[in-house]
Amino acid sequence: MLTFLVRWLFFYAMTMAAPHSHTLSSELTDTLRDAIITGEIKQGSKLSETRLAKELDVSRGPLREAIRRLEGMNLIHHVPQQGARVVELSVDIVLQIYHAREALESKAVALAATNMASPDIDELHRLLDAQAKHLKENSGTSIPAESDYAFHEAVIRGSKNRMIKHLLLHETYSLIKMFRYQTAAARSSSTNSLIEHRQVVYAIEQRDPVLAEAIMRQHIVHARDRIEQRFANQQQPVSH
Amino acid sequence: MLTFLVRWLFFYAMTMAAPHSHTLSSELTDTLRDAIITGEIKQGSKLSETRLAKELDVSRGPLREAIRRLEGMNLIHHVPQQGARVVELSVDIVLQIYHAREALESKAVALAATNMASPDIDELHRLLDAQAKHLKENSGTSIPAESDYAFHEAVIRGSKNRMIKHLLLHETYSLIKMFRYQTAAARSSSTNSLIEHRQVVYAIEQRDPVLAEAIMRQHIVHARDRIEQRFANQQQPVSH
DNA sequence: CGCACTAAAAATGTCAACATTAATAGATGT
DNA sequence: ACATCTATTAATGTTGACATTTTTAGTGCG
Repeated sequence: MLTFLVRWLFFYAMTMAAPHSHTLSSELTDTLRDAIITGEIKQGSKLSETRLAKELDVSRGPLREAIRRLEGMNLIHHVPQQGARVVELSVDIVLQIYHAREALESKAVALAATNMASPDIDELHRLLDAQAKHLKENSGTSIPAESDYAFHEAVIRGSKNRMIKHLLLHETYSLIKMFRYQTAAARSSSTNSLIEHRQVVYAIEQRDPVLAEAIMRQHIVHARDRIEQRFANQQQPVSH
Repeated sequence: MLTFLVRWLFFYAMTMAAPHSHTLSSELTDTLRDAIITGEIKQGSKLSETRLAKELDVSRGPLREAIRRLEGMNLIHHVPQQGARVVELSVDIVLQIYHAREALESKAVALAATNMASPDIDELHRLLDAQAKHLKENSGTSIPAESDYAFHEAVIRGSKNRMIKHLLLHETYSLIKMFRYQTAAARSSSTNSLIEHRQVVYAIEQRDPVLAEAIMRQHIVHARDRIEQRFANQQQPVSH
C-alpha cells in the first residue's frame, strides 16, 4: 500500500514534471532568436547555413528547422534557393506593427478585465510596485524595457485567449523587442507609462472592459506617435 | 541591337517572371496544409514522419521543414520527442480565434478606408456583384465560403499593412477556413452577409474609418454569435 | 572600362543512414 | 484479469554526403 503510493509519486515525478526537452533544434531557435533581437546578427544580413553550422558546431538539419521557425516568427525572410535574411525594420513597418499591436492588445485587455482572476491582478500590482520603486530610486529615468514587457505580458496572459496570446507574444512582441533593443531612443518607455499602467490596472479591477480597452489603446497610440515623431522622414532600417 | 533586345527578353523571362520556385519542402507545406484544412487529415491525428514520407515518396528532411512551417501557422502542435498532431478545434478555441479576428480585421478595414486606392475599391464592387449574382441565381442560399474569403481578403489587403495582412491571412484565416470547411453549419455565411458587405464598401468609399470599423466589427461579432448559439454547451472538436 | 560568356566555388535542397528516445508487445508474478 | 518489468519495435532527432542551383571569379571582346 505504501509502496504503491511511493511508486506512483516516482512515476509522477518522472513523467509529468518539467519535460525539460532540449532538442538541439529548439535550442538553436532560441539562440538565433536572441542574436537577432539584440542585433548581434545584423538586420538584413544573411543567415548562411554552412557558416552558422560551422560556428555553432552543429549539422545543417536542425539549423534549417530553427530557421523555418524564425520565419514563422517574422524575424527572418526566406527566399527559395537564395537563403534567409534577417528582416529589416524600417520605420514604416514598425509603425504598421504598432497598429497591429494596438488592435490586439486593446482587445486583450478588454478580455482581461472580464477574465482575470484576483491572484492575477495581485501580480499586476506587484509589477506596478516594482516599476514605481525603480522610478523612485532612479529619478529622471523611465521604466526599463524588461519591466515594461513583464507588465504587458501579464495583462495579455490575463485575456485567457490562446489565439491573442499567441499572436501578440509569439508573432508580434519578438519584432517589437527587436526594434526597441536596437534603438537607443526606444529602449525605455515614456515618462507617462507608469500612470497609464496604473489606469489599466484600475480599469481591470473595476471590471470595465470598455475603459480598459480605451486606456490601453491610448497607451499604445502614444508609443506609436513617439516613434513617428522621433523618426520622421527616415525610411531605412532603424539605427541608434 | 535586335539581338540585344532579344537577349534582354530572354533574360527577363528566365529571371523576373514567375519564380515558380518549386521547392519540395514548400510543396509539401501546401499539400499538408490543404489536407489539414479539408479534414483529409483528421483533427488530433498524428502526423507520422515515417509514414507520410513513405506515402508521399519523399525523405524526412523536407517533410520535417514543412511540419515546422505548419506549426507556425497554428495548424499543428508539436511536442518534442513525440511528434506532431493536427490541432483540435474546440468551440471554445474557435470563439477565441474569432475574438482575435474581430480585433485585427476591424482595424484592417479602418486602415483600408484611408489607404485603399480607387482600383482596389472597384475590385470590391466586382466581388459584391458576384455575390449578388450568386444569391439571385440560387435563391434561398447564402454566400459560398470561397466568395466570402475573396471579399474579406481584398479588404484586408486594402489595409496596406503588412503585419496585419500576415497575422490575418497567414496565421488566422487558415484556422478559420479549417473550421468552416469541416463544419457543415458554417460552410456558408449568414443571409445578412451581403448587406453587411455592401455597408463595408460604402464606408470605405466614404473614407470613413470609424464607420467601416464599426460595421466590420458587427459583421464578425454576428458570425461569432451564430457559432456560439449553434454549438452551445458543446465542448469538443467540431463535428458536422 | 564595361558587358557578356564561362568555369570554379560555394550555397541551398535533398537524401539515406545512424543515434537516441518513446511506444509496443510479451512475459512474469500476484 | 491486472499491473509491472523487460525486450523488441518503431518513431523522432541528428548527422554527413550527394545533387542542383546560385554566386563568384576570371576571361575575352567590343
